[in-house]
Amino acid sequence: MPAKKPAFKRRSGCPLNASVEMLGDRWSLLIIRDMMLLGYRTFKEFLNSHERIASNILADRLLRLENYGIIASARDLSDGRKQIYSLTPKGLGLAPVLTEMVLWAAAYEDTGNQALVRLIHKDKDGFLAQVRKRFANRSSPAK
Amino acid sequence: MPAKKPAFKRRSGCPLNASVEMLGDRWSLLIIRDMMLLGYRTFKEFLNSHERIASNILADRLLRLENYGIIASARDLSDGRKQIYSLTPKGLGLAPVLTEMVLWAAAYEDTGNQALVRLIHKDKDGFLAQVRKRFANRSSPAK
DNA sequence: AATGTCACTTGTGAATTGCAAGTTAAAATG
DNA sequence: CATTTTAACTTGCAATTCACAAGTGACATT
Repeated sequence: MPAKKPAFKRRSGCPLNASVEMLGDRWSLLIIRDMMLLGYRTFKEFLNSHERIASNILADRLLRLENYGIIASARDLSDGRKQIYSLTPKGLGLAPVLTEMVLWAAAYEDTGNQALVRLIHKDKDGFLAQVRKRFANRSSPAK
Repeated sequence: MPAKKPAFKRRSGCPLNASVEMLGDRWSLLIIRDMMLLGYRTFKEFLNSHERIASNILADRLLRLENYGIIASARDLSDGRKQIYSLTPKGLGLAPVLTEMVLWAAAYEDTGNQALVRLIHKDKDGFLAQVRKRFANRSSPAK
């Protein structure tokens, strides 16, 4: 059963507003992209990601995303210093949102990673199924 | 021919990053929603929208969205005080992004407007075709 | 025991946001 | 044609958020 109530007051009940309040900033979706497409799991990996997020912002966003139930965190068993972050089903459910945002930007802007764009374009449903499968298997990251 | 170059430097070439830099804030997508789904066209209409955006933020966002080519503006011929804002094809191209965000939030959060959610769920492609058609006709707003 | 790594936290200034109160130009009214 | 109203912004200011640099403490490696 989905549909959890928010612990705070929303500006409106519109579902789009709910999405925007959870994800409407310059970093959250990039972190989710790194987890979903690149298999990133640790603070350091996110920190070294291409767009160079600041460490305090990263810490804040990870906490926020965890509070929203989009990601989960646990200590690494083999190395007690490490936190391992992972997508929850709710986070994984953002795959269609990410793919549509990728397709939109690729259609109207001059962007890189055209290989990914072509792959999504060619078989969107297949791509989404592949993402889901990779996380169902808990196997190695994409790249 | 799509794919325009940005006039400024992006943090990365990733298409998702491009989307996030253009739309990653708490208001832009809500303005686009108001235009796309409710047929809003004037400053005052956006200002009176449910989430209560501040006027300076609204002015800033309208300018940003226009600079990104997502919306266009023109003076109202019958009332010289009014600016009429409208979606460009690029802005209209955001319809799939909005619908996926709506579906995601509706699936995992307790949100309102379930009528819209059910409509989208039942026939997503039909819904998108309907939005496109409404703007092709330049006819009256949805509501 | 010494050094390095990892995940943060703190401090600092700059930029952005939100709210209230103007301002300007163009209708509408009397 | 003078006054009022309306629409679309500005401006000022306090509060929040952001980016960058520099710690800190727990743990791992040597």
